[in-house]
Amino acid sequence: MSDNQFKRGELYSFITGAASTAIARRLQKNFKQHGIDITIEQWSVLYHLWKQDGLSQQDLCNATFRDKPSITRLVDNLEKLRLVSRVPSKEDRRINRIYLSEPATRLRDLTMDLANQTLNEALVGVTGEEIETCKSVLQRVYDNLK
Amino acid sequence: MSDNQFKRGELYSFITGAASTAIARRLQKNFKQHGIDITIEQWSVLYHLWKQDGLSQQDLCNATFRDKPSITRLVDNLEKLRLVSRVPSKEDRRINRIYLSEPATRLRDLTMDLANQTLNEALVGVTGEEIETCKSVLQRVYDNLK
DNA sequence: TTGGATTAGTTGTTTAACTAACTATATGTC
DNA sequence: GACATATAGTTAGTTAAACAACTAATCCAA
Repeated sequence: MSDNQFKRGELYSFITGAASTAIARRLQKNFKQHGIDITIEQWSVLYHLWKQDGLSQQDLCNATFRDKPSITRLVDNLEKLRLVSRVPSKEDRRINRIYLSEPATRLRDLTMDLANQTLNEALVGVTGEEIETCKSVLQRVYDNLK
Repeated sequence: MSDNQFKRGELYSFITGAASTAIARRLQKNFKQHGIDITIEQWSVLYHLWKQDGLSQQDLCNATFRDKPSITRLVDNLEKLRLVSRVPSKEDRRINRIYLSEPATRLRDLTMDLANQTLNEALVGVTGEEIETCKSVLQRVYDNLK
């Protein structure tokens, strides 16, 4: 490395993910203040089911960047909360399809509004162009390593 | 919000931190392959002690964006590994100063090299300018919310 | 058709994060 | 000096992440 582009510590935030942690924490707090008792991780699963209900656990792994045991346990906890249910697929009996309950469907609009508000708060003073650059960089970082 | 700058889901990766998670996971794997048996979280504490030895636990909270219980337990585990030791401050007996052991000091160069390599891998195809933008955005996001 | 490889999901174990409630020391004000 | 307040750190409890090892169903190829 003749000219080390990435000096020590400079990119520490890439490794720690401090910014995304801060957003997640704030969103969690906003949920709590509105009496919504789910974790951000649980919300992130519901989020993808709101886009498309009946995904398999493997689909949820891909969508949320989590491994299979993590999804197994998140679905366990969402089932305990009666927000989703596992339905074994008839076509392929290895597969569980995950379906939203009616209460989960009702959570959608409020939590989406809170998520948008939180992102707007987080991105005060950031231009649309900067956001695009940032998203693109994060995507390439992810692709480089996955 | 007449023109919602941040459409639903567009910035989802900011919340999930998929990119930083991927970097952390890769770095962890690289550590393992070199027989270095510490977690990324433990490394992130050592990292700040390498910059300045003898920080208090509160200093480490601020530096690593973690809360106090998290640091208590990370220091517990680092003590078990004989990588650091707690030394109660004489001036203020509420404070523990955390000092690196000799083996911890020896981990420094190798792990730093691996971290730099990992970041270089992660940032293939990303220009220096894009990195600067990204860092700056992540910093502002963090500052907006902290 | 059978036997190996792949895929979907679960379980066990360790480490870590967050909240809340706690102890102990220090500070500052009347 | 005494009391309220703030600061540093710990403990307890729940949830989640990463890894390894596992079961069960499916696919595929000889």
